[in-house]
Amino acid sequence: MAHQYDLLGEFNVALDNKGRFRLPSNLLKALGDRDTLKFVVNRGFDQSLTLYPKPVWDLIKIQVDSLNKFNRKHMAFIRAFYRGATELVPDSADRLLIPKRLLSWANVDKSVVLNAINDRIEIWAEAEYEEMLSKEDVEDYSELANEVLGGLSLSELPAS
Amino acid sequence: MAHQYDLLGEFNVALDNKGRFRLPSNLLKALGDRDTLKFVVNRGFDQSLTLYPKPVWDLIKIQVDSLNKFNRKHMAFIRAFYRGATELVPDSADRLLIPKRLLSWANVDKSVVLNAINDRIEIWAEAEYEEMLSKEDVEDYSELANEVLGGLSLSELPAS
DNA sequence: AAAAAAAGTGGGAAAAAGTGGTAGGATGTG
DNA sequence: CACATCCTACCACTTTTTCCCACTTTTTTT
Repeated sequence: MAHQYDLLGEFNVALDNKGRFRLPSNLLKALGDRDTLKFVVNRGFDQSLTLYPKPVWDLIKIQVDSLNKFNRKHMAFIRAFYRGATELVPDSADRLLIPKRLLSWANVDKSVVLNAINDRIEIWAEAEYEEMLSKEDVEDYSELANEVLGGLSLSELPAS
Repeated sequence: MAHQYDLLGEFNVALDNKGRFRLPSNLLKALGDRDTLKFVVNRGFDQSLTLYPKPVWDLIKIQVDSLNKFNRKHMAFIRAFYRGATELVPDSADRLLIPKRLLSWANVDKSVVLNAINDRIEIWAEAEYEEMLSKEDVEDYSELANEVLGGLSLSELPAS
């Protein structure tokens, strides 16, 4: 794989009056060379936005584009995947300007929570994020946990 | 397995005015080489935080990252697993700085209780810890013991 | 087409947060 | 009891972040 990311961390960042925010320095370090840094943002699950480093996006895009566009279901997925996707380039001060349409879709006002997950970064309105965290027990993950983490010894199960 | 931990002990540690605390020397000894020591901290059970030695975290993470991130349920599981996870590196005096977001989520003020459990360390606000200890009743334990330890002779435990 | 408004870009100073170190008190041990 | 270690509370320094302001470009309006 050309690019390997290991993004991690949860950050509270403020938007300035133009709707920009600075990428936290921890993430910048993990993202590699600043001069060639590009992203694609997208609508994600649960009213959050997803920010992909360009190389990650490209990889996913290849897979999505290979779907059969004459299959109605596939075509619907392709549309959902692309909906709102926008390429972003950090400015000279490592700030990102997220399109207003996406911000308002995600109910973002003055600040956001960045939630880094391996190779991508979720962008949440604070209120939405808190709500997501608090409804942990709405879904039952036990089956999934078994499936995914089953092979590991009991003592290694994550707290969830 | 590459890393085997045997962490044990309950410690009361104070936070300095920057929110840092020193790792007790007992734990440091059990954690191995100080120069390569890294952790990941996470939201855990019952308003407590969980501190994983990096190798422990990595092991679990590999499994979780293999899930399909375009499946809503899987993605929700991934989030439930990450829950604000942040990498921590002890400073030159073996202190850890826990992100404020996590501290306030766990209702931590000036001091914490560290509860070492095998390969991970729980971080509690003192008040939460006392409350947890007092409200865990015997019924819960007996049920859980049955589930987890099944055949073992725990039948002496008081019935519900 | 000119003027006005909005959106986008760049930069910098002040404030906040993070890092490193040390001194002194507490604790434990031989 | 003396010594060593561990822990805590500070202090000083560096880096990062936040909050502005000013300028350019694009879009809209008249």
